[in-house]
Parts: sequence; C-alpha cells; structure tokens
Amino acid sequence: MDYSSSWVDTSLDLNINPRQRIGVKKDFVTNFMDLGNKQEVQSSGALLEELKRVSAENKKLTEMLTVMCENYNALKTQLVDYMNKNRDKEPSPSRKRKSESSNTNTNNNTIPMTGNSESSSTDEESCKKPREEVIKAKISRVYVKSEPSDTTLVVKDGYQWRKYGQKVTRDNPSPRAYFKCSFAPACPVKKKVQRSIEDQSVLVATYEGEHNHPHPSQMETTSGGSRSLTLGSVPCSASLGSSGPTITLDLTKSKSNIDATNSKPRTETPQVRQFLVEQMASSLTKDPTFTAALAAAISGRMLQQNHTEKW
DNA sequence: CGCTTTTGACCCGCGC
DNA sequence: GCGCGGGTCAAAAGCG
Repeated sequence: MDYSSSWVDTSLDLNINPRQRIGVKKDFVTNFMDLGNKQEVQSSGALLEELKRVSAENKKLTEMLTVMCENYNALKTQLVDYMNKNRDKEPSPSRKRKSESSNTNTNNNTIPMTGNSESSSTDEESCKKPREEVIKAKISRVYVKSEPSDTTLVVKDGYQWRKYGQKVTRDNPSPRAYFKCSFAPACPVKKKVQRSIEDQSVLVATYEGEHNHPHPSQMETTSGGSRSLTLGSVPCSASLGSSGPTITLDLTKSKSNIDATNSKPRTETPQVRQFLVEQMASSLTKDPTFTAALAAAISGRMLQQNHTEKW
C-alpha cells in the first residue's frame, strides 16, 4: 500500500536536467568571470561556497519531500480505512442501475492508485441521492491515453477481459464497450471503456468491483527488466490541470504489477528514478503557488547573496 | 473445435 | 402506463 516513500528514493539528486543545471552554473561562471580574472582565486572559493549552499538546499528539499511523502502516506492510510469502513456497510450487489450517469467525466480526475476506489460522488450528489444508492460496489475510473486512430476500446491493464456488449450512449458519440473479467463468474469485476467526450485520445475505463484473484501478470513476470515506469506499482504520469491534480495511468505499458498489496521495494533503474523526479519537478513547476514561492525564495536568496557579496 | 467478439434483442429502472 | 436509455444476454460470426 505504501508506494512513494516506501521505495521512491526521496534523496533527490536535483541535477536531473544536466542542460538546465549547466545553464545555471554557466551563469554563475559567467558572472564571476565578468568580475575579472584577477578574482579567479576568490571565484573558485565562492563557487565552493555556492556548491555547499546548493548541497544544503538540496538536502533541505529532500527533507521536505520526505515529509510530503509521509503526509501523503498518512492521508492515504486514512482514506483506505475510511473506504474499508464504508465497504463493510455495503449491501450485497444488486442489478440496480448504477448512479454513475450522474457522474460526468468532467469532475473525475480521481485515479485509484491501487486500482480500487470509491465512486467519486460529490457531496452535492450524495445529498440528492438516497444513501443506499451512493454506497455501491467499488467503482474506479482510469484515464488511459491511446492513439486516436485506435478504434479498439482495449485498455491493457494486465487482467484478461471478455467483451460482452457494446453500446452507443446518448451523451457520447463514441461507443461504450462492456467487459467482464475472464474469471467471471468467480470474479465479479466489470469494466466499461469509452472514449472521453472531451479528448478523443483518452480512453475512460470504469472498473466496478474488485478482483478476487491474483493479477495474472504476477505469475508470469519476474523475467526481464522493467521498461515501464511504475509509481508504486502503477505506471502513471502526474500533472496539475485546471481542475486539480491529475494522474494519468498509462496502462498500455503492461506487464506492470497493478496489485499493490504485495508490492515490494524494487530495484528501480536510474532512468526510472530520473523520470520520477522529472515528473515530480514538472508537477511542482506547474503549480502556480509553488512557482511563486520558489521565485520568492530564489529572489530572496539572490538579494541576500548580493548583499553579502557586496560586503 | 473451442474461445472470443459482434450485435440485435431484451430487460429494467427512471422520468414524465 | 409508456417511452427512453443504459446494461446484459445470447446466437451468430470470426479466429487461431
């Protein structure tokens, strides 16, 4: 269940983007060179100072990230507990119509990291609907980027599915495909796949229920190196959109282990680590508040530095 | 031949 | 009660 901090090495080497870093360093070097060659000795000293400072900052950021990860895990644990409590109250599954139609695509950026999550009904909706309708079999929604030309509504998530229907719905011109887990009726999981009405290149897979059998890829993997990026156990990319944080799962990169229950710290390759760090960095840089804070911090530093250098 | 996919028919809840 | 529309069934077709 714990992903991030359990295996994501938070000791960031922030030199993730050599070009950028070189650019920064170059600026420093140029600045110092502008001061004249006579100050070379002093410059190298100052560079060392700068290096120390950057290292310290790096360490500080690492600590902050660690704290963030811990907070995230704590929150996640609470959420899971809350979900489990709700599930205990859940009545036996019925053929009653799902209240999902009221769940428009626009407000659903929730991506279950475990492959399971409750229906993301808003409080508004829960007020409108009777309580027993809100508590349903676990419903999760996954957004998968796919080729717009790809007409097959196939979401490769490692499980085996049997298609049992396809319908054109009223609110979306693209057809909706209905799948049952191949292990049905032993496994009650169903999924619906439909192209997003907003972005035709995005497939929206709605999962209902939980698999009561191990992930098929678990039995066959352990061979070869992992090429796909995995966060926790799920391949994903994170982004901050206007409607809030979004995590897009790229389930087309199969062979990944979706079942997080027995995820173990794995041997992540440097590339994977780098990618993760880049993802985090890009997510943070897209956050206006973060960039503002960062800019303030940097400018503060600069001013402070200029001040001290003058003296 | 057996499994999967396709697709029209049917079921059923909901709103009017 | 009736029509609408989402969800499911099941026979036929496709495929390896």
